[in-house]
Amino acid sequence: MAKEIQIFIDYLKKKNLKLTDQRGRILNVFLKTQRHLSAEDLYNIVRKNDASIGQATVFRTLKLLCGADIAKEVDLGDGKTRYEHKCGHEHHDHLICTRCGRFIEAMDPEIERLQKKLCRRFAFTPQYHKMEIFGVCKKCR
Amino acid sequence: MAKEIQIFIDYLKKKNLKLTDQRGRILNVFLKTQRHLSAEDLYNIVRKNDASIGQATVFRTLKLLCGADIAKEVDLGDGKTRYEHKCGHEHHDHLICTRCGRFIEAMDPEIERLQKKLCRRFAFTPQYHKMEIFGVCKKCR
DNA sequence: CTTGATTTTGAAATTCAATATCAATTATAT
DNA sequence: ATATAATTGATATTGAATTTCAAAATCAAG
Repeated sequence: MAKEIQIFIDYLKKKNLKLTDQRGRILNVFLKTQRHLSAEDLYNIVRKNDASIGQATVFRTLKLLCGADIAKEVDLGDGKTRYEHKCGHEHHDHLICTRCGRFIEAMDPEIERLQKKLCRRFAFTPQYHKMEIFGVCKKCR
Repeated sequence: MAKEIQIFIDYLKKKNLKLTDQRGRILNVFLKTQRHLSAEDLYNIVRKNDASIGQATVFRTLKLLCGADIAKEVDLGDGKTRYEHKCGHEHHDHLICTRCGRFIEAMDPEIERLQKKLCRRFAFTPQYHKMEIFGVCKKCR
């Protein structure tokens, strides 16, 4: 967790931006949360500690955290962007249940390998990817 | 193309909905277009033929076409939902260039196979999936 | 310190795609 | 024909995300 803060500081420095109280506090809260929350979710949690922080700052900070590669946007299909931090979590994809909305995190190294191979075929340099499989989970069928 | 219209009619009938002039016209225009257009793009094209059609109807019809599996939503990362029709196009994924925004359609049967296998591991019944690889295309590097 | 240039902040206003509302119109089965 | 239900388009509304802007905070250089 200290690691993430250092990454953030380095990223900000590189971009000539500053580590402010608000940004630090938002990052700390974010890292402690359950993952996959929306900007509004995070705003509501942050607000409990510091009622003076504004929504806009939370939005802005989440964007920065994505830029610093500490957070990742996830689109679960409702109109809301969710964010997950990478603290202690490897890359993974999602199996999303279209009945109950729950999702499973999953990863297959073989698929990852083939994705890279597919890119090579098109002389395309991959940076990151999203793979979301929608369907019906065990409980719902 | 006649096939798609039949699929649409069958789908509407199944749902106790009606094939109206507007829906028919929107589908026809949609199938003729280049693919990956937003609801607004389609609205602007449809309007040239029939100025009386409303935006809401285009939105609603695109949703129906997705339900009928004639169209597919694509999220290219800007805030706009794009739609592509499946007329003469197999399922594919996208390699999206983060520099120029252009994208490549690509498909790997081996990946598809492994995706199904991955789902089986979680007792998850897949319906459809999105796979988008973001990176830098040949021209941009 | 103090200054000055720059960045950041929060509140509020704004944007924009997408959806909901609603009275008028249209389709379809009987 | 008629009754029932679905559809339409104009408009208003929603809601996430972004922008604006004046005030506050940061930081480097004197």
